[in-house]
Amino acid sequence: MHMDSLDKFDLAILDILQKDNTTSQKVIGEVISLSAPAVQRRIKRMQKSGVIQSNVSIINPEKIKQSITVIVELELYEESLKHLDDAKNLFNSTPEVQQCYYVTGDTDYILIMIVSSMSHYESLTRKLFFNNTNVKHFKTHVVMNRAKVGLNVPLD
Amino acid sequence: MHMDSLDKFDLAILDILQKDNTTSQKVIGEVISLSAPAVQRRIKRMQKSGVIQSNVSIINPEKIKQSITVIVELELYEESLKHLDDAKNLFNSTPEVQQCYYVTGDTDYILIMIVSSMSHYESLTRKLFFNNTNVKHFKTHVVMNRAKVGLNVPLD
DNA sequence: CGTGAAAAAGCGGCGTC
DNA sequence: GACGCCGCTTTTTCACG
Repeated sequence: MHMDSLDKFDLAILDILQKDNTTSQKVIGEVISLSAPAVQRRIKRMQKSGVIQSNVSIINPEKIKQSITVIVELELYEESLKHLDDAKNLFNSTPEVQQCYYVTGDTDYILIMIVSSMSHYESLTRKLFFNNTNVKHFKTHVVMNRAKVGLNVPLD
Repeated sequence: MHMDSLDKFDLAILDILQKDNTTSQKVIGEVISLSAPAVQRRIKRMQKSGVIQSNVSIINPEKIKQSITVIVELELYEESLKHLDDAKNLFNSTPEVQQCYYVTGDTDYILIMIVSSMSHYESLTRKLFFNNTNVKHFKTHVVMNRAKVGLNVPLD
């Protein structure tokens, strides 16, 4: 949970990798004036410490098939730790749930889901929300356009 | 915008890459029973066609420094194409805006932002929302916990 | 599509500061 | 501790069949 004091080299490396992680260690080294092995050591360290969570290809859902993105606001009855954890585990184990945020305010959870059809979504609401006695209310936003994706963290 | 008819090999490759794009073409080939160059040709084709949008490292914001994730619901006055495009371009050019979704219903846009502090967020609201005559109303959710990240598209 | 060779990248040890 | 240098191994890339 603690931050392992990233210096300006580390931040520069992250800035490159979060935009394009296929950039070779050699050119990264040229950009930040460091040798390729030094870059490699820093990347490995940040992977181990969890600063770099994963390396993935981002896929355009629109190009795949019938795929609909929906954003769901969730309100629970009880905010006890157990119920929050149950909800979290349920969402984590549901592949259609892409992202899950626990937020402050009247809304408790915000989910971003990708489903193949609205009937698919409807059956999921049954499983996740209607059959969940702790769900007080949920509101669905259907995404018409995903204008921006990146998970880039601003690094200054 | 059209889908370039992805066969089961393509989908299997995407399924691997969206979880870990450091997987070598050789092991991908072994999994789906194809040679490494064949895997590479398919990857290149999907990159060119836009199915694969980008290749990135995902960074844990909590490990970086003071970083706060907020989710904003936006309601506009006018939903004319010009105004929607203006808004879209504004959000696209703002680095703090991580993700931007145009949605149906009373809410028009949902933004996911990462800011270094609440005062940082406050100054952004001025620039993006208060100084924007087309913004009717916005609602802020502060993220306490990012329980799930992936941008994985379910592939069946 | 697969094979195989050449080029590039990743990886690890070792000496230095 | 971190750096750079130098080989070795793996991966990527691109010919050709």
